Parts: sequence; structure tokens; C-alpha cells
Amino acid sequence: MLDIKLIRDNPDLVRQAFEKRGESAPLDQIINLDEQRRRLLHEMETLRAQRNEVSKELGKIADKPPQLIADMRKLGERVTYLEAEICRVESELEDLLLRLPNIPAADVPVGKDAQDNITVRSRGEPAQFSFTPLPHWELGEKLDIIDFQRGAKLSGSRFYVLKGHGARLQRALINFMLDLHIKEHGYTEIYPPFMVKRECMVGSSNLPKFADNLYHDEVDDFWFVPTAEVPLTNMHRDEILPPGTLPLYYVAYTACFRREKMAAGKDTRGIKRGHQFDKVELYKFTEPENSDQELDRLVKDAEDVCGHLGIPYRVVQLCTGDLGFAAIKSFDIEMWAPGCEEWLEVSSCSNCGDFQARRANIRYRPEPKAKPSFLNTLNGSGLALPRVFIALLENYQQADGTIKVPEVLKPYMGTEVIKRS
RNA sequence: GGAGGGGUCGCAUAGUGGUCUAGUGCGGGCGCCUGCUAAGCGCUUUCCCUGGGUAACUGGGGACGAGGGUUCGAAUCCCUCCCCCUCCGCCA
Repeated sequence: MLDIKLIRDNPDLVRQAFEKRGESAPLDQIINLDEQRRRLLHEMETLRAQRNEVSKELGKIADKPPQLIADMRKLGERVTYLEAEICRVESELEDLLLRLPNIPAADVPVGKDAQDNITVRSRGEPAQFSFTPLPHWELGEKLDIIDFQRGAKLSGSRFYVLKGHGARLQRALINFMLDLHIKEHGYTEIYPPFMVKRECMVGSSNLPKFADNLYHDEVDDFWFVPTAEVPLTNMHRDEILPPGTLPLYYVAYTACFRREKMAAGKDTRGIKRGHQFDKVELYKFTEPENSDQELDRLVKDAEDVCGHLGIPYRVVQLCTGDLGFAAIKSFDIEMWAPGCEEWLEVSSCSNCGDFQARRANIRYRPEPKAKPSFLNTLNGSGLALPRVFIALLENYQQADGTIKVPEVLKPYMGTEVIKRS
């Protein structure tokens, strides 16, 4: 959420920022509601002050003047009316504010869509094959480690079952990534709930705007997490962190659930895009002045997974038009998959500034005695499992159809080669 | 799911309609005293909204788990919900 004071004082600055994103926003309506709100508030508070004073006097007198009580009753009615009006105006205002995206950082390249994103670096050479590399869905079926038919039998399209070495590989990747971030990058491991309350979704900015993408339990109003970013953001909701607490680095594994109302036919083959997938998520709470450099380090931490696995990848900076709703600046990491011949997005690392902190009311105290202020939040996949799974199968496939296990995964896999058992 | 108990300032507690501007103790901060330490003494201790001021600051309103209600006036009375504890039931 943006600071209403920023909109009030610099509407043009905000308008220009949204233009860079290719979005427009009802700023005039917002400013108008904000004025209404403050006008009503002023009247109500004046009346309340008056009532407080009179009530105090009444408390001291034994014989209450009936006329005065009648006056106060009338005043009370006006206050009740104003309260209702303020409540109405505020909820209208809040609903509009919650739907405004964040303002891109000044150094984000301006662009229209993904075409205008900028590749900032590439690492690793694409493997050379003496044969035609197969896509992972063929490898998975041949090796009997991915079962698409039974996935569909159990849960419908966009679900699959991992079996034998496939299931083991999934678990190996999760453990490897968690261990790497805990031991080498200084993150604290968190195991959060996979279902959260509505206000958590508002805090992370998945609600109200993106309700369509979420699974929701109507009976108890539980929301299934589309990413561990949601529970991690809300770890410190409504808290004031004492001086010296920041920065906080969290890493969490969760399953992720997304409705994905994609056009039929797109990304339907294989395990690239499902309704349920696994992800290891990196999350940081930082002081505002450090968040930019913390983003760079976050990207490096995520890249490190690619490096250890020995899979070629590139880092892409998103342009203003492709930036996510809450982000002020983002980098994607894409792994090369030689079978399906595609750059696969395995991570998206974002600095959200104080956007989520405002929504979730997460503050910190810079110094003892200092006033609390909003901290900055950053998130990034470290990494998303299915895509890494794909890249790994496709990059490490051998002429005989087996998969070589990368060095770092051997202790987790208990085997050097994935083959049909 | 059932029965009972509870949720008040960082922590612990008091407060059953106006004297609460939420008290007291502990912890924290500042000062005094002291050869030093301890003890003692004094002062101080939240957050949000809104107005005034460059600012230190200051006027007003609000917050006692959350939301409603009764009342001139609610921590206190009424209703709904949430969370925690104890016991019972059920269960991986």
C-alpha cells in the first residue's frame, strides 16, 4: 500500500510512476475521499471533545440538568452518524488504496512488457549433446519417475505424481536448497502453515486484487498459500521490532497452490506449471537504506543454487511494465532447459520497499526511543522446484536415457545415476 | 465438539458505571547520593489518527483480545466472534 500522504502531496509523481507500469489509477477519487475523510473526522472529533468535557462535569454534579442531557443525546446522535459516514468513506478509500501497485524504483528500466526486460548476466555454457536431448516429460515417463496419468486420475489436469527416484529427487532438492541457504547464506529456517487467514493475504498483497488465483476454504475462511512469501511476510505482522533486530533472513519450504486459469494448451505439457508445486523461498526484512544492496545479495544467494547444481542460467532485470504488483525492483533467474529448449523462470527476486510493511503493519525502531517506522521486505525463490527438476533432468540426461546426479545432490539421492528401476 | 477458567501499559498484577488523565510492582531510561559497587531517593516509560510548528514540541480524538450494543458517560453492563489454559470426547 502506498502512503496516502504521498498521493495527497505528490499526485503527479504517483501518476507518472503508474504510467511507467502501463497502469492508470483513480487518483482523483482517492484524493477526494481522503479530503472527505479528514473533514468528517474533524467535525466528529470536535463534538467528541465537547461531549467529553460535559460528561466530566456531569460526573461531579448530583442533580443532572435534564436539558443538558438531552443536548448531549442529540450530540451523540450526530457523532454516531459521522462515525458511520467515516467508516463508509474509509472502507471505500482503503479498497481503492489496496488495489494500487507499488512505485518502481528510479533505476528500473522503463519498458512495456517482458520483451523489454534486460539480461544482466549469464553463467555456464549450455551442455553439448551427441544426441537430441529429450524434453523432461519424455524422460520422466521413460524412467518411470513422473506419472502424469495417475496425477490426472487423482486430481485432474495440471497434477502429476512423482515416483521412486523422482520423488527422491524432489526431496533431495528441497533439502539441498534449505541446507545451502541455512549453512552458507545465513538464513533461518521456517516451517509455516500452508493455509492462512484472509488478512495475511491482504498483507502480502495477494488480496483483494488477485483472489482469482487463490484456493480458498469457504467454511473456515482459510486461504491456501500460493508461495511461502505470504506466511513469511506475516510472521511479524502488527509488530514493532526492537533496535538491532534487522536484518532478518528467513528461508522456508512450502507447497504452493495456484488456481492458474491459463488458456488451455499453454504450458500444459510436463510439470512446468501445475496447481500445486514446491518451492524454497528466501525472505528478508531490512532497513530501508539497505534494501537495494540486500536485493543484490538475495539474487546472488538464489543464483548460488544454480551454480552448485551446474546448470546454465541467466539473470534478467524486469522492466517497469513487467514488474509485479508489490515490487519496486525485480530480477528473474532463468535456467536453460535443452530438451524443451526454453529459458525457465526458476526465481523472481523482488524488493517490495515498504509496500507490504504498510499493508501488514510491520515496523522497526531504528534507535532506542526513536519513532517506529516501516521496514522493507524482499522475497525471492531459492528456487522453485518443478522448473529446477526439469532443468536438471534435461541438462544431465545421457545417451542411454539415464540421468547423472550432480555432485552436490549425491548425498541426498544416495545414487549416482537416475535410471529405470 | 463439550464443560470450566482467562486475555488490562515490555513483564506481573489492581481495577464491577464518573474520583481512570488506567494504579502498583518489576524491568528499562535519566538524575541525585556514593571513594567504587550495591542499596536508597526523585523523575520518567506505549501506539494510531488529525490539526498547528522547519524543528525540539504542542492542541484534539482514539486504543484495556476483536467487533457491535446500552448510556450524557464503559476497562467495568449486554450480544457476537477470536485466541490461550485446564479437564472430557475424538483423532494422525
